[in-house]
Amino acid sequence: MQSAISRATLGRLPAYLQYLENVTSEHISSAAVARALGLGEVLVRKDLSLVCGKGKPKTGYVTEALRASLKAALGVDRVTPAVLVGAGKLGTALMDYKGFSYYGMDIIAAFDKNADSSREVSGKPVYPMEQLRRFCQIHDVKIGIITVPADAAQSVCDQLIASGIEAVWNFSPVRLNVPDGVALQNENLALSLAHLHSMQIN
Amino acid sequence: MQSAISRATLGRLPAYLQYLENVTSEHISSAAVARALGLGEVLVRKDLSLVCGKGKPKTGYVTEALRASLKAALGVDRVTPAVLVGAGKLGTALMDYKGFSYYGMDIIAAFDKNADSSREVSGKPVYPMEQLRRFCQIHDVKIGIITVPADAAQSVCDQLIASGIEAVWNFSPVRLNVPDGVALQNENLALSLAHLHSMQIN
DNA sequence: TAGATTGTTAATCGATTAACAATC
DNA sequence: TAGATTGTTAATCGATTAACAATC
Repeated sequence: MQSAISRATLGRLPAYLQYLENVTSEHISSAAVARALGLGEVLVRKDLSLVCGKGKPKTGYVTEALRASLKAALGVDRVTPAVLVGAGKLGTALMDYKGFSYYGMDIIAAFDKNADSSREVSGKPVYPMEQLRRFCQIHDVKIGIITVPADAAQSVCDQLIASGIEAVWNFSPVRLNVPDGVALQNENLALSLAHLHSMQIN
Repeated sequence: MQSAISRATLGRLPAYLQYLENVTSEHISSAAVARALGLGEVLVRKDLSLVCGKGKPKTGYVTEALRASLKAALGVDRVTPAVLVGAGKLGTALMDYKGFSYYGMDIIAAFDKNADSSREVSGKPVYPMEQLRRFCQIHDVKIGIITVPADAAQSVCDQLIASGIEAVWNFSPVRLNVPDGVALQNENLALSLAHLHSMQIN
């Protein structure tokens, strides 16, 4: 196995995979992929050379093999469970979001301060916070999604990590502190919109 | 005015502003900002030197003046209207999201294929698609948010641009084509989660 | 063989960091 | 003045692109 795929490359792999899902021909060239996604040919080739074994000169890559390699690199081939904390509007929207399963990801339960035992969203249970730790341990959950208000986010994050979570996806507009070895991705929506706004201005 | 603030710098400005909102002392040093946000001191100084006039050696920056400069650079000082297309779960979650107004952004209406005239979300009207163009022109809306399913996204995007939209925030898992001069920001949630997942693996 | 396409090595570009001079 | 802190110039780093050799 190759040891290090750069973060930048990693970020493009899902796009390659998504594009390839709609390719029916047996072979595909880096040029075709690049054109479809608006990327440089060489960049695509370099990325693909990192995840996939070999493409053949003249013919390109075997579509099916390339798909398989991308799935393996992305960990899509096994379904990974995730939990979500904060079943408010944004949280329930994410629970309802169909796209995750495509990447082998599945939100199997949500947790909320205000959860009565019978609550369900999109067919998924919503439990009280007290059950978070035990649930994550039983189901060996390693991914946690935070959709609580800013003032509760760090506390929730700490509880997730105490429950064995190794990757945190944070939707609260707060910089979270996580120990080394825990992956953190911030999705500050207000910041993204502000960013778009300033792109427009500048 | 300085001509070009890099995209990377621009992306950090909202974080600076957010942090400064909670600073009460009259002056603030680049070192303090850097520590709070986990960035390099010099990086902060370089960013701030681009947006703000001058900090004073020994004392640092005048907090209030720095806030004002950041707001100006981000265009926060005037409230900017935005429209949202696709009032499903994710769309309504965004309409309900409180953080946007903080950055001077306001979703003033939503549009949806299935809109009866009386529908409202978070006190904001939901109109049928037919009224999109006229509404944007009357209210001089320049920012559009797309939260429709993948298969409708490009069509909605085209309609937004035909309505005078200059910046598109796309939540559908599709690469949109926009003409030059239109800012596009993609927020592919499935891709972000996949990215987190693969960070964890690698 | 000739042509197409891959994979790699070197060059470029942009962003970050280090070093340091300027100044309150 | 001495010390702290800014702002800038040069060095580093990482990612992308260009050039080109390898090969089916």
